[in-house]
Amino acid sequence: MSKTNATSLNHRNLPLLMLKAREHVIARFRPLLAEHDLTEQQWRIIRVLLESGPLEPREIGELCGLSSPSLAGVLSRMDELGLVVRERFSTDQRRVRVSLSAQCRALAKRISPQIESTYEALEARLGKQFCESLYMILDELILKLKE
Amino acid sequence: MSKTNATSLNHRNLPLLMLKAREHVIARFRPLLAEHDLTEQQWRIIRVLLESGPLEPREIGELCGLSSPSLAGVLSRMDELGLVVRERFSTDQRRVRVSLSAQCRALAKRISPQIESTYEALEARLGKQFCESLYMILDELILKLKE
DNA sequence: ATGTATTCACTAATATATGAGTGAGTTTTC
DNA sequence: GAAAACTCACTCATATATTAGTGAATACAT
Repeated sequence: MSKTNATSLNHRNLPLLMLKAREHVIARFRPLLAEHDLTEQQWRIIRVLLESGPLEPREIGELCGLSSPSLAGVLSRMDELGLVVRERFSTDQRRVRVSLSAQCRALAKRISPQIESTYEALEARLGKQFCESLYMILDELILKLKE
Repeated sequence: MSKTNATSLNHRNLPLLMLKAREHVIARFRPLLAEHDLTEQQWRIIRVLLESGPLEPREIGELCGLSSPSLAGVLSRMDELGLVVRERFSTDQRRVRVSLSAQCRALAKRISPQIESTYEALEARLGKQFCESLYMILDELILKLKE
């Protein structure tokens, strides 16, 4: 007669748990990004463009977990700020190529070391072993739920 | 001369990885919630109120990972929809007690089994062992980053 | 008691998320 | 080669997130 809830929810709220976990992680980076007037989403895009070179919005959305409507606003603002350059393909007028401005690459160059040291502080606190398990289990989760 | 990026970011983007992982999970619940015209945040609040009984906004925010400004809007909408009832404490006019409406409890009763079976489908796909590891590592992450 | 600090829910402004939809541009089909 | 199907970036409306700040109410120290 103890666990007889009218509405028995036996499983913990997993999305909530993941949200909170992520919040604790991102909280370590937020002040750093704020110092440089970058939002989390902007930095995600900058990172991806740094690593992959110029991309199309659709690809950026896929890589950064940003929906098309979100992306439209973020990219438009980044354009205004001079962080990215957008140009239409001549071969296909629908498509757009997004690339980082020189100014933004310079900015990234300044920020990257600080990002790296934040990761190292994080790793020091969590333990290297733990971090590896974390990345592994997240990768596997995504793999298993894909399709 | 291979990994000599101008801006060397040696660590993978962990917040992004966690975001994507969470997105894959919540995607399994979203259609169900949408069927009942509930947002993810509303359901989070309903769950917490089901399990803990009436709470104050501050407590709900803590338990549901919702900031005070977000909460103001969500609760106000839930109030209009007749999902929750808000009443001021007579002993402390600043504080508010939020409780579920009877109608909402009935709704939760209908939804809960479907939520549960979604969890079971998820667990079947991921494996029980895997799920336990997942919960464990997320709990530990939060614990280690707390404070 | 009375001024001060604190707590609490809330507002304001801006950025992003979600779900639906649009039109221009390209590919496919017949 | 024209219509149909499709792709792409984008808009619109609404909900939520983030950061800063406000006023009313309570607690606390003098």
